[in-house]
Amino acid sequence: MIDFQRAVWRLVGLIPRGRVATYGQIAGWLGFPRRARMVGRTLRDVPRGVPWQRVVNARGGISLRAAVGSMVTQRILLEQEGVRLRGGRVALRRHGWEGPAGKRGRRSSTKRVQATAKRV
DNA sequence: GACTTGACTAGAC
DNA sequence: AGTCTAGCCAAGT
Repeated sequence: MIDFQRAVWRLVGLIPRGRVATYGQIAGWLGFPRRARMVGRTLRDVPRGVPWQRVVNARGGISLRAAVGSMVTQRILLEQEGVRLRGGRVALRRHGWEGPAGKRGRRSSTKRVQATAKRV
């Protein structure tokens, strides 16, 4: 899809402060369950203003290569928002976003997050 | 146009 | 719990 890129940016922009989403979740919510890599690639050219730091891998870890040095940046940004990283990863059970569907009602459950990001 | 390279992941050992 | 493998697919060589 041509708008995949913009869709990703828009969705990432909806992630609430203090929460995080995984690459796989974002891809899935957009209707492309197996394009987690594309999400990451898209975030590489993310526009200013989009909270890219709220996107982490399935284990709640930061996937940036050390070469970029942004790995540290992402951690700092997240901690400034109140998202702590224990052992290099975020506790998705607690900070994982329920997804855009959460805006329309569903509460109380982070099982959706668990589904994509097991072993928390 | 073939081949490599990832801001990924689920599943199999 | 650590590694490997197979899908994934846009970009860069």
